[in-house]
Amino acid sequence: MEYTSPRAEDLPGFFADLVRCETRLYNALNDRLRERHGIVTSQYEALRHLRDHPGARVADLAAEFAIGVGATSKSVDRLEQRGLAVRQPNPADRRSSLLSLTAEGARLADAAERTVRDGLAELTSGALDGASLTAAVAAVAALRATLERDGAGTPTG
Amino acid sequence: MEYTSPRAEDLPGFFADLVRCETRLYNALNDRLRERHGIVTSQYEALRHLRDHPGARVADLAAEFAIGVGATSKSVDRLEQRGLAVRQPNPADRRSSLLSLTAEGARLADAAERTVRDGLAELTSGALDGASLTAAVAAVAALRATLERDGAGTPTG
DNA sequence: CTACACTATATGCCGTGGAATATACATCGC
DNA sequence: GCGATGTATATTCCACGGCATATAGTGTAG
Repeated sequence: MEYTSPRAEDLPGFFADLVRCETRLYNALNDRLRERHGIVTSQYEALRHLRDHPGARVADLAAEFAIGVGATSKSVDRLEQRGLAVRQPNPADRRSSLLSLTAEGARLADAAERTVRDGLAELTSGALDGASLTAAVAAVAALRATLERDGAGTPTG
Repeated sequence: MEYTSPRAEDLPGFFADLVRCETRLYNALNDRLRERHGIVTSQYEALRHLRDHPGARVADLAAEFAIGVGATSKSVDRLEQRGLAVRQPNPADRRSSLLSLTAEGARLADAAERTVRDGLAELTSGALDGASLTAAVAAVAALRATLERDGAGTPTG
């Protein structure tokens, strides 16, 4: 059987499967994170990024998650109100703030990441053998890199 | 180097990549679909499902997309208002309606699917070689099947 | 056949994101 | 230094989904 690349006809189905996986994983993690830590998945992701990139600005978060800066600003408002993150003045540019986690935010980021790790291990167990999952991990990482390089799906504002 | 299955430590990163891919693909397709057909990706998905499963009920759509029935009902309202779908009385159960596409809805489903197919081909070109994408397609399909079998991430209402 | 429990959908309120706009600041050219 | 232009973020308005509740219909035990 000869083929060049995956058939274009398969792509809509692939996209549907991808969205279904993302939705269900996101929902399931939402439930666990809300119950155990009082946050939702989007907040966990913001905490994780700020933990790994202290000093990031609002625009950096927006670029990372491919969402708008307005939504990002409001999301940071909520983290700040809950005492998980702080905006510090940027000495190099007073238009922007440097974001970082509070001690509590850092603790929560670590705890939430453990919840996510364990939750995903449970949710995906039995779905894929080791080789398949390794391939999937690599494929998704490569696809992400391409999309980011091309600026695909970067929101307007 | 020996490993059994993908390390649990890799799962948060895998999840992050998966969500990033989904977000950017969803955004990019949104732009194309809105410009060319005046619909967004969620509506394209509903049209595609109704085309392939005529007579589906609101609850069937909700289960397919792992979203709430309230949201699904409102989504069907919008499709109906735009003349793309109709609710017909269910002779076997008067609480529910059987959903189907209008002729215009069916045309739009096909046209939108071509847009999605071409858009995805363009967006993913160069990201993965044939074998990688084939592996990714299979992995995502398997993961979806497992999540659905376990009812993972099925919303409350 | 009637009361009761259950199911399918619809509706209202709230939180959140998208898009456009406003505001403050930075930067460049002069 | 000053004005014009661009940039970073905040704010506003609107659309959509989650969740709780309401409504209508089903089915079943007695």
